Amino acid sequence: MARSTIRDVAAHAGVSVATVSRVLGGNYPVAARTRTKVLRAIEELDFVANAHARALSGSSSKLVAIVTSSMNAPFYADIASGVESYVSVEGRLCMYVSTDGDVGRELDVLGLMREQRAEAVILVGGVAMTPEYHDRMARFAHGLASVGGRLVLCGRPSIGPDVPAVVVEYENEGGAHAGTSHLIARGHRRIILLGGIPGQTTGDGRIAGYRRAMADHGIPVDESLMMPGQFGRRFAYDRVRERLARGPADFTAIFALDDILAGAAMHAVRDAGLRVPEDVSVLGYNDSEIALDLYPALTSVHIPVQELGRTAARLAISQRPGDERARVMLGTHVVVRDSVVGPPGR
Amino acid sequence: MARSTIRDVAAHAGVSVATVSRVLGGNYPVAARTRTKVLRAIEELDFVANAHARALSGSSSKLVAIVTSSMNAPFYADIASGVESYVSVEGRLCMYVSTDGDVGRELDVLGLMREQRAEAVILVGGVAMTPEYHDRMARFAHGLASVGGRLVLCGRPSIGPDVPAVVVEYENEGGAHAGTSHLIARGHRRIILLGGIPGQTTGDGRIAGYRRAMADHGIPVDESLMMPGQFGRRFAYDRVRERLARGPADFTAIFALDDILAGAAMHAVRDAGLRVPEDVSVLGYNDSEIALDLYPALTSVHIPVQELGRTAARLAISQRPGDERARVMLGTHVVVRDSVVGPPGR
DNA sequence: TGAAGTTGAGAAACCGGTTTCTACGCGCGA
DNA sequence: TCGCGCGTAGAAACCGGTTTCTCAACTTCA
Repeated sequence: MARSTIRDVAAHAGVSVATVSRVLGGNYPVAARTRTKVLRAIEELDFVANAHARALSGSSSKLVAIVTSSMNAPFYADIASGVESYVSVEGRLCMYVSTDGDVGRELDVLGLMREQRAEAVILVGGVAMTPEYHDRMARFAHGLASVGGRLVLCGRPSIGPDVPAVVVEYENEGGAHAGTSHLIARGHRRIILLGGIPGQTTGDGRIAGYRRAMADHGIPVDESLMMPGQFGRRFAYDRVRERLARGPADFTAIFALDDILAGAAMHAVRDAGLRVPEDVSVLGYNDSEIALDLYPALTSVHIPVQELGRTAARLAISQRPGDERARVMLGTHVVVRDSVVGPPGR
Repeated sequence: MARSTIRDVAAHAGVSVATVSRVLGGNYPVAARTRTKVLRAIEELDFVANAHARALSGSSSKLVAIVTSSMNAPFYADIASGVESYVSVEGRLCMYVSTDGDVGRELDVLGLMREQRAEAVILVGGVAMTPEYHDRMARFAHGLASVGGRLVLCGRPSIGPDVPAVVVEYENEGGAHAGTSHLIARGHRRIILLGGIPGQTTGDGRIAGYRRAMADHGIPVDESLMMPGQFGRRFAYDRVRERLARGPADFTAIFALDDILAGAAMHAVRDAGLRVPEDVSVLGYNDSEIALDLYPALTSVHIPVQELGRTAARLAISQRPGDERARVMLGTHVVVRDSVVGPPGR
């Protein structure tokens, strides 16, 4: 069964290629009898149009790309899922690519998307805001715009007013403020801040939110309770174990900057012979699915991931001209479950 | 900044389009001076080749698609990640699409991939082996083959010798046999089998493995301990709670057919006032990352997801002619952690 | 009955690359 | 000096669709 072209179909049906194309497109009047002939020929030859040829002449590729640093992380998976569901309903194809957090690979990927004449590229996740990054993004945004594409930044801050990019963010600083305030309201004063990468936008924002909440309540920050560094199970477990090995617990709560860290912290607390939440309360961030699976179920700062994805997708393929410079900020809030109670002795 | 074409570059550099194409391709000798001129012109015009035009003439689209029922599930995410990393190193683009488990949408997606002239389509996940499914897949496999593509089935059984598709599977029956045997070896006799969708290949295979292991050890299967139905946190929790509400535990272990179910089962056991693993041992399936986050860390049947993905990708873009009818079966094994001990009173 | 309007369909240009075929200039051996 | 091979580069065909332009046939109305 050889691949058949639109010319084969035309010959088989005894019409011209233009007519076949019109039947395919459905945007030009074709007599019912002719249409039937053409459709039968398509059926008999098992003809499928070539998307590349179509994109080449039609100039619209119907392709939206989403780029994250990792495909395994549930946080990114949820956003990608939101993007994909929206985009596919709109008749586009979604290309989900990851970069392993490698800057070189990110550049390669962006180049490929320009080659594909992607309708939009959605870039997801926190990042270090260096001048190099800024330059790179500005250049890419212009390059993409020059071939008719649009850049969408999702969960990372705007690049500047002169750059053609739309932005969907969520509250990092605000979410951490709300989370910390939640712990303070339950009576906690000595709260470990665990994880997050200093210098990256997400980590910095959350750390700032923690500090602001403490200041708002007039609680001085004990710098020895600040334990940033990275996102990672091992890191969180080791830091908490070390802290507890040095002597009796001098804190009553842990605010972990994502749910994986929170899970690891709970392990460490229990392996040290203490209970969660009776001896130590634990608060997570992201409110990913794992929050429900941990025991006790994890109280966590909720990020509206699905909405983040859908909003990014909507902005990506929106036709309205006003949207080009849009900037959307989504709110976060604390989802209360079982891992946070008052401090012991109250 | 208008989009520039290869003809603009040629004019700017004072050469022919053929020469520019040769510089781009790098597969034909071009004098060093000429190449330099062309490269400078490309730089100055910020030229990026159009992938569609290239695919149209070159006839190879360099595009591999992976299709799963959901993007959120860690199991699929891991496989997709394995595929993507392999495929991108080989210079291809990876298109990750999900169908929400909707058969109609799966058909749509497969049609789109044929339009894209995808080099390969990787279809992931268990499925109900109905005659309709068989027909549909056979037709699609032939259709894809007719435009030069290849169908790869990943984690679902072969479709028949007459269909051009390669298969990468993992041991469902064998893994469940190993898991059940592990529990029996620790002294368990009354083991709940929790979850899995009867009629789908993955669920059926695992249930068969359970039964065979019980038979091998001469233990009659108490049908009231068989609790299949679906995959889902809520389902697992409710079933275990109900069972424990009816009276004292008449089982000493739970074999959950995935790790999410195992997590939910542990919740139910504890909420009923029993301990894990002292009173009830719990065994999971998949060995997904969550197994490490649960407390106690979950003993689980390991599926080599990354290898599954990489193998699927390798078969998808392999050049060797012998591989067209390949069928690979990957092994599974039990990863021992802390959620399984002997039954109480031993 | 003839002029104007409407409907349906074909011919050909075009999208932006790759590749084949052709041709030119030059060094070299006969 | 002639003819041959080799290294470069250009002209043009081609990939498979879409779309514009053109035109024939059939209505409709005066």
